[in-house]
Amino acid sequence: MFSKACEYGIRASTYIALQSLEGRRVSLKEIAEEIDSPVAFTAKILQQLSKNQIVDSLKGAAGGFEIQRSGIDRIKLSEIVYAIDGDTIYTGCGLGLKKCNANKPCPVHDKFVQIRDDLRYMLENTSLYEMTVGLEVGLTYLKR
Amino acid sequence: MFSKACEYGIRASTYIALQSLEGRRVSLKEIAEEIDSPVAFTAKILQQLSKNQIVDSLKGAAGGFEIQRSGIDRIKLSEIVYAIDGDTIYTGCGLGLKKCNANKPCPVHDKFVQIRDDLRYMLENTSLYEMTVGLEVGLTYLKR
DNA sequence: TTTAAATCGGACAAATATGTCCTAATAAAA
DNA sequence: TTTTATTAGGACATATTTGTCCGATTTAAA
Ligand code: FES
Ligand code: FES
Repeated sequence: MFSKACEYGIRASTYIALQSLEGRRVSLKEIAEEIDSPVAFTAKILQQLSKNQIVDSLKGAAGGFEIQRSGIDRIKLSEIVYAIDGDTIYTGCGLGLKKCNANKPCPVHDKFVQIRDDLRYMLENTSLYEMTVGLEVGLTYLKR
Repeated sequence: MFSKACEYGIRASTYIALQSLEGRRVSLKEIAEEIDSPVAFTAKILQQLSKNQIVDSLKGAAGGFEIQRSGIDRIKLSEIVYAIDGDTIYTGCGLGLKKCNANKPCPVHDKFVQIRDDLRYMLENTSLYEMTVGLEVGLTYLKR
């Protein structure tokens, strides 16, 4: 569904949001540990998320990553997915034709578009805050 | 969503089904041309589909690929996807945890499972025959 | 029986995604 | 001012996916 990079990106953003809610800024090392991802690779992804203004990064000792409270409420999963995987998930054809196109649809177009739109709706309506809710109380997990 | 191999596999199977309905056996070359796919790569995929009894292959001059009428009605997209991409689409976690697991769910589990099950239902209930219906009358396309 | 047209299957090649390493830049603390 | 802890970014390495090539095998037709 999503690339590994995107999966790590969502998990990382969610962990940063969770800690930011407690007022804690977190380091790359801690993030990678808590979401069980390769450290250096996660660094690249966080750079990308920082450039796309999804997370804030601070260099130097006592630096790290954080997300403003306003961001935690505002940022939706769709923005993270878009920053890392682009829009292929929305514009791509299920059978791999150049672009999805209702005027010259592939045989699964109608059915595929329904599912894709459900996915889109879900991503566009799930905020980082919502992602953190179950984590605090141990109902959901970012690693196993 | 699906791998390239899987996309080619579905397009190829659909084209073979379409021609088989007319009693025509088709060659690799013709298939690749009609679905706009790399010939040699398509050959590998057809081998896999043949081993999984999704298409019938006949060697030698006047050989080629075909699907029995009974198969065209019986074979669902889910079988093609399974033969090529396996079951990751059904068992995988949306955020990349080792396996999707309702007992230790990731933060998107509930929403993701809904969409995944819709996709599964769609694949399990779309037959090759259904795929060919729009093609004959120019309502749908396998290439552009 | 020979030739031609086709799939099969293994080895190879290229492209992309995933992941690592090292140095530079930055900023707080000693 | 020096040291230490951190992110930034480029170059490199590895794994996976995608794609190619070619000889072997099969079968129908000449
Ligand atoms: S054309 Fe294939 S999904 Fe729209
Ligand atoms: S655990 Fe992540 S989708 Fe089920």
